[in-house]
Amino acid sequence: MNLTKAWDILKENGFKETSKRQQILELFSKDDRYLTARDLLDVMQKDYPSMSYDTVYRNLATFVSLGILEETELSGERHFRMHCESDQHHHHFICMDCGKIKEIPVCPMDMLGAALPAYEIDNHKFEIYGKCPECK
Amino acid sequence: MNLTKAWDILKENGFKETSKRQQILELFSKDDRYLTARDLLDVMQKDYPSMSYDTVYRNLATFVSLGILEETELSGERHFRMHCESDQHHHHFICMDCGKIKEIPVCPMDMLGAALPAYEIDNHKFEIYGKCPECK
DNA sequence: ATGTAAATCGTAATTATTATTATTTAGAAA
DNA sequence: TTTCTAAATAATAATAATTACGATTTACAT
Repeated sequence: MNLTKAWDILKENGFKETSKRQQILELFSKDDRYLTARDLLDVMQKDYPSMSYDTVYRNLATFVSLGILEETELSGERHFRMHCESDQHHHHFICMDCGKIKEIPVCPMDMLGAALPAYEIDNHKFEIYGKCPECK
Repeated sequence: MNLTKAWDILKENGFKETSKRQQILELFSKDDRYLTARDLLDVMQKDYPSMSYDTVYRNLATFVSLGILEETELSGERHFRMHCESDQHHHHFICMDCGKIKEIPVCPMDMLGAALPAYEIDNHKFEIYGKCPECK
């Protein structure tokens, strides 16, 4: 997901092009790892002191709902990162040190297709946690 | 996990047998689904009005660290339930209506054994969410 | 029975998140 | 370009989950 693509999505959905959104998206573009709302706010407020909680949380929610960002829960906190490019369904290895991810093309649901016939399956989560080669 | 087993573990680790622990464990034994700390506190305070936040959260943390309870994050909230009996590693289908679970004996890590040689794998999570036959 | 560390209670503090209101701004329309 | 209006934002307050603290009580070893 690059900036142009993100703005296309925002425009398609009638959202305005604001400097704060630009700043947030630029940060996520440059720094492709999982960040908490607090991480984001701390970094942003260095360069742009007037950035409020409301703006951060509201835009994070907007971006997630539009598929620009993806969200997961790590160590009890919500984390966000740019949604990856690849179209195919996949999962993630997540480095618990630096937050970087590696795509895992395998999906375990493929192997349990009809294993739960009486159940309604709405969603699933498969994540692998550890240390990436750089942090190991 | 039954009450006797839970108490064995607590005793082995030098924890005292208190009435509050008994009350909490009995509730989880009877009601084998995922509950939030708040759910627990609300139910407990009906029968035992003097049950403080501190006691609930402290014991939940203790029980999780000893493997008596297991914990997961559902809809943005921490949930707890009795750790299941079965010794073999497994995963869960979780009903998002009633919180009941179904064991999934398959583990996706089996199929990615050596797929990430340069990475240190510390943990993983695989959960399936939806509605159980009763709630569907 | 007694002593002591652990556990609990009642409450306060902390932290993440959401909500509110006044003000500002992007983008459309005149 | 100027003006208008809904959307976005800032500043702050409110809410909710969780953790922390000091005083008191309790389990259990001696």
